[in-house]
Amino acid sequence: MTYARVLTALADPTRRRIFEELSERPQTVGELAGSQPVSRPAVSQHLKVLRGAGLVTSEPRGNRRLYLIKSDGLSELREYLDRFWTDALTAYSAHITQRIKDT
Amino acid sequence: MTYARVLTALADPTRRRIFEELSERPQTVGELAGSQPVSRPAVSQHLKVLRGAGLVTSEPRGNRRLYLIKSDGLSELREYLDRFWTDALTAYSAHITQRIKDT
DNA sequence: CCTTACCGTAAGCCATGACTTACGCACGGG
DNA sequence: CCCGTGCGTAAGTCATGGCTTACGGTAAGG
Repeated sequence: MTYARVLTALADPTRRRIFEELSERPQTVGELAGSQPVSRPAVSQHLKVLRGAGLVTSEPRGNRRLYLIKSDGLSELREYLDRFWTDALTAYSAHITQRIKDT
Repeated sequence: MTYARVLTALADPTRRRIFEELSERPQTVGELAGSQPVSRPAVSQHLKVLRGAGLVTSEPRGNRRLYLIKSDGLSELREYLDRFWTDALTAYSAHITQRIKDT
């Protein structure tokens, strides 16, 4: 059921940018806020959602906190999508061949 | 760039239910509205979003209109997720081994 | 220590979007 | 040929959520 959290987490553009930036290298909240057009608390809130979706983890780094991406959320979403993969292919190809037959 | 549309489309629970239901069998708007806790116009609006994301297609069936799922949106999202797959795995495993080494 | 930096949370504001009812249009059946 | 059915769109309402400023708490550094 957590694929729903992953979808809502990645649906927001800002959160997606944060996740993409973390995919290149682990970063602290301050670093992320510096490269994002939103305030630092906003980044914290987004990181909370990303963490709840299993997309990132954090680790204390002295006074700061280092965030890095995690594969759990991605695999969760991937599994969900795979449920439709065969259905979508067969349904759509059947539809195409049907339309070809009509001409 | 259309993976963004796919994410926002599947992020909504009602839209997800509609998509899941269409994955089992093609249906008309009225049929979908009958099995959903929202009104028929709401279903139409959701179908518009799903169509814009490349997740469904429609086909006239006399007086009605038959909707069925399409693989384009799914493959689009899948490609986007694959960009992070290796990064997430390596970053996270590196993080794990680091924590093991610390103990 | 005491101050400074870094972060998370709370409270409040505002825009986006999901839903409803009302309307207009096309197709088929009687 | 008209009436009913099925669908899409418009307009309006209301809640959700993303953003801000303000506050509190913890950890290093002088």
